[in-house]
Amino acid sequence: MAVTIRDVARRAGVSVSTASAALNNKPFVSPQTRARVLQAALELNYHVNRMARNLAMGRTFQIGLLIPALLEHTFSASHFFNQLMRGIYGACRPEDYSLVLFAVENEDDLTRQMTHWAHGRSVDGFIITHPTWEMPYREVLEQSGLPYVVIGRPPDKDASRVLFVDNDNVQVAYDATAYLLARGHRRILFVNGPSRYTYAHDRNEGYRRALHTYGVPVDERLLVEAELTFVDGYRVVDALCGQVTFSAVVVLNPMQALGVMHALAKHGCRVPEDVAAITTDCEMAKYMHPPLTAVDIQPYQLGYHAATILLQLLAGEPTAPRIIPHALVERASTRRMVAQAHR
Amino acid sequence: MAVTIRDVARRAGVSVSTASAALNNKPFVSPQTRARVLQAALELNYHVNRMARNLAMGRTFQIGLLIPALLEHTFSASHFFNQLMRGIYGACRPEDYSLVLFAVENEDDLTRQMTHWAHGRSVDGFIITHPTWEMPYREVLEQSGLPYVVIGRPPDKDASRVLFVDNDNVQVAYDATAYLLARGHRRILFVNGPSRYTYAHDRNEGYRRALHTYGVPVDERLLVEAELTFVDGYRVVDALCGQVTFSAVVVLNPMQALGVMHALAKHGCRVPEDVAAITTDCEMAKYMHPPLTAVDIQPYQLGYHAATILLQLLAGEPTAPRIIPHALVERASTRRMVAQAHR
DNA sequence: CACCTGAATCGAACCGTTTCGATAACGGTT
DNA sequence: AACCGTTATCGAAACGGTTCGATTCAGGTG
Repeated sequence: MAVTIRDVARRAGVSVSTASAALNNKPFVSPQTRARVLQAALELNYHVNRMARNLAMGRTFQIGLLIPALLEHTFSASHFFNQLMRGIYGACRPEDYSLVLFAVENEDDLTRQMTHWAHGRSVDGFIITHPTWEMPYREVLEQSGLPYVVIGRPPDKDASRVLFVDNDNVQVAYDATAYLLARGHRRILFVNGPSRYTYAHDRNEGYRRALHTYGVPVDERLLVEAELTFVDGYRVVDALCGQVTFSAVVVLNPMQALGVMHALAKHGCRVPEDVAAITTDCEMAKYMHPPLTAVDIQPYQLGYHAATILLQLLAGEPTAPRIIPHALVERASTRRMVAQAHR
Repeated sequence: MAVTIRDVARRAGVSVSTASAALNNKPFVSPQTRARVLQAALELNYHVNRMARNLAMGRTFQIGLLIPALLEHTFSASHFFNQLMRGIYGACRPEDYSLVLFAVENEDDLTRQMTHWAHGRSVDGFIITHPTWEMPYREVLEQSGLPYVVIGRPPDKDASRVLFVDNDNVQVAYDATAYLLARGHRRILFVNGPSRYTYAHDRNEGYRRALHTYGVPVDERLLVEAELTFVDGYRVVDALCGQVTFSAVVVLNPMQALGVMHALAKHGCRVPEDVAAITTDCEMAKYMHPPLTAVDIQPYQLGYHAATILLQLLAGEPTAPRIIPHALVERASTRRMVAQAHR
């Protein structure tokens, strides 16, 4: 049926093993022979059968990609994961690795799935884009012996054993907060993510350090937690608006930010005139009224380097966790204030 | 190293072929034997080696997924494709098929890639989520003999030969337009997608039919084309605003819609007081000022049924193209007008 | 009791590669 | 002319399953 390497070998007048060597650019095959084999392959329209190759080599050149995004509906998350995937794809493509999707529908199912895939050697490794560290399937992973890279820093106790890629989230929050402090803001609301995410701790820390640097005391009422949703961002700010005053808000998630903006609007706070706002970047941030100043955490880079690390691991090269730099993008949601601070 | 079916067979005291039969729930294997084999497999923590299985069976239980989205940055597209992928995944998962990603970085590279993958039998079939029909790689596909399903209707000349899933785009545009007409609007701007997409023709048709139904003459100046971007949506409406009058706008792409809204705002047109607006649905539409009335084209369903069709094809069952229904979601961007129509 | 039938099991071939130890060919030394 | 070391090629054994024709065995029948 399909044309096999045997057909190529026959046509080129060489043995199968020589044909294989020629096709795989192995040394020790004479230029003429190689040319003959390549020619024959071309004429017969030969393409290596990956299934056979995989079996013989014991690897699939496939990477499993764990994405909670398939579960979530929020478009900001979609965009984040989309960028992440682009980065991962960008790194894998040149190395001829391809990506297999695993969705986190529910943990049990995922664990079962992973068990089959990991032990069944369907993929050579995994990239985990799951932001929390409650991973029941981690055990499965470890046990299977397949290499994996996590996007997002694991808790300290695991961080040394696990390869990961992440931003410096202490610094992310520090920079966002310090930016506002530098412009005169003193009462800064910080809407953090749920504490089950490791980055939430780091960002909390960063916020505090920034205030400390500027000699501003921490008002615990200005530190709130919310789920990464529109509704919850809305909820916390709505609840706070009568209670405490603030002249700026740091909300490092686009979806929450959207909710926060709505809550502010409802309470008659204009941005940036009454309250300055800063968030993490996302396509949408550009298009809002006003366009939002944001920290670009570079999801493409996160993905790209996660994949690079995994590929290095697979190639037997030495690797290490990697911190991706972030950048502040100045837009219209933070303005003036230097003069009329301390409202 | 890893535990093979031979180990299981030995432990269960049966032959390899019997073990295989037992593990695969084949008939003609006695209950006791099956139990023994399963028990042995459990004890040894046996998992079938997919690579070997693939080779032996000549199929991979993998589906190639072509996504232009990895190329695009627009978050509305991200969201759309995210939903699409969720649907596809939702259909494939229960059948134990998994998804392999192919990104359309550039057509040449993609074609080369597909050639390898299709001929190399890395996947059992493809799902193409590429909205245009200029597919240089289609030839490769046909030639490889692998089944595929397209999301989006091919041009008429091909539609009968190709399996696809799509909305009834004539009806989508008809419904959106008729909705406005029913509320008294007579001058309705229609911002369409580029004509290289087959759906753009259909939607144009739908718009005209709706006007015809209501006995409203078509003003060609109110029919414009724009790329599926924020900037281009902005551009066309900005250019039009001084020239022609309209009391409503139909713009069936969220990204364009965003641009259109900005252009309207710039020209002092309030929505819905001065101009009513209707778009296709997207998470974001809910959260805009005002929340946008929209046609939900059900991307999840599109994906789900595309996958279902492909799986049927792979199972040798009869299949047919499928039209996914849409639904109008009423929100705040279309209001009143019945009284003070004909401005 | 020999024969037949059908259910359960077995053995071996096969899927299409890669890999590795063995072999052949060849030019250069002694 | 025998020997040696390279260099290029070959043959056969994996890789770990599935499949299918052959075989065994038990029970029923003439």
